[in-house]
Amino acid sequence: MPQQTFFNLPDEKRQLILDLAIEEFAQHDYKNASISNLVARAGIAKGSFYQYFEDKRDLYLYLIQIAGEEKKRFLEQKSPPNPGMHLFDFLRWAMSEGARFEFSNPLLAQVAYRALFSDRPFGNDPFNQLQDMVMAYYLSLVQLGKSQGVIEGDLDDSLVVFLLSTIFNNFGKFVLESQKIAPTDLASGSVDYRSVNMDELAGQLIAILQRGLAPRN
Amino acid sequence: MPQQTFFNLPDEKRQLILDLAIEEFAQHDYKNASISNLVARAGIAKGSFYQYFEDKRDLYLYLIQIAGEEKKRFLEQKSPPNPGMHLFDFLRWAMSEGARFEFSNPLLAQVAYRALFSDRPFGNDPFNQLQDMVMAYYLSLVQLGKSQGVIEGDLDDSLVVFLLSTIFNNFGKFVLESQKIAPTDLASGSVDYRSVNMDELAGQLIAILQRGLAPRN
DNA sequence: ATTTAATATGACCGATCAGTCATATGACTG
DNA sequence: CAGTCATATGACTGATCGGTCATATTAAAT
Repeated sequence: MPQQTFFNLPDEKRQLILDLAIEEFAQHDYKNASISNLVARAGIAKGSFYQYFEDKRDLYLYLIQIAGEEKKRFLEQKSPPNPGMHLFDFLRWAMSEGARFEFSNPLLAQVAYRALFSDRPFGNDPFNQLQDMVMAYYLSLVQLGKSQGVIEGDLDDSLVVFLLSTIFNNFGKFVLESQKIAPTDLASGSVDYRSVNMDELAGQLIAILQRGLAPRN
Repeated sequence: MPQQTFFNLPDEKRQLILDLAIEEFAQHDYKNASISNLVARAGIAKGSFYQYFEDKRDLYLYLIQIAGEEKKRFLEQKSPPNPGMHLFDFLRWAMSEGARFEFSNPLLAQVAYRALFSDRPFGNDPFNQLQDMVMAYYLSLVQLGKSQGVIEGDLDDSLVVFLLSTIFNNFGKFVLESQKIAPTDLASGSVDYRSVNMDELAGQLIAILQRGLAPRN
């Protein structure tokens, strides 16, 4: 956690430092993110940075924490799902809103994506625990689906967890990328990015999963 | 490409350098992979390395090329699929054999994985082209599926490409992880990958996709 | 034995990095 | 004013990096 000094800073300056830090850690992985570059861009002295943060790791973990809090805040501000909701209705909601979060906070989401799926600068301990919790949550969803009779019971639990988590983790990037360019659409020319509707895409994707996972008759 | 000097080396020494290089670039991304560390481990002088390779990039691109050639060789040595094969039979074959390649060449596969999906050290130009070609190939498969009547025609092409490519790109890592096999164990040859039954998992996954993508009645 | 060419070597260079610290600045207190 | 304390500063350190180069070694050819 940052030192008190950091929180005593004028809001504007503090936010500038955070914004530039998020940009730095979004563009580079932990080891390649440069504190020297950050302080130069923020217009503060190296020494000042180390009055605000214990070290590079301190800043990084703080950014991860912010990302988690921001996503939580974002999802809670949306109409949260009914606990008794059907599994695939919940998944559709989570997929849409998760992607919407990546749209509204692309850099912060990128920092979190790196931390969760690519970049493990400190051993495996701190983040693997989080990762295990996420996987356990997916597992509980799969088991819920089986008990609701909407997922075929013979399917391997961990395989379905893999399928769901992989799709969910990358759906946001897919929508983002399909907005900038449509690399796959070589045949029919460019796509009108304004027309991209992520509820429609999430709906199609969930429908595919729902049919694919449905119990066989 | 390496200099002729590199190919004049005794086979054993040349292979040692390549093996250690693959390990280095499997464990670290391009920028963090250390030539200093490589030459120290290989027991050669820094200057010798730069007689073999123009620079770090030269080695890296050579490794990527090797990875492509090895995978091609691996797949061709297996009974190749019938061109008229049903789409999902082909996908099942590609998924199983792709994962098997990751089992038999875990470090090389990791280098390639990084290059294709995480690490873009040189602009976007050289690898985005390759990536676009891969995506175009997936797109052709999707269109084949639609023409074969095994993929619902109303589904968004790029969405299905995303679904298939994401699952295929990560299936190998899932199988590796679900067997709780560390990549280092595989590299040491202590695991017989042929005993792992990934056909069952690939079969379940393809069945899910096949049902999910099937035309709606 | 002598010359020539190929290869091996590691000290060295400039750049960059995370992190430190003595010192300076400024703001508030008495 | 003087004294105190939080904050700001950037030159500096030691480490590591990719890459270079003059020199040494070895092998081949004459």
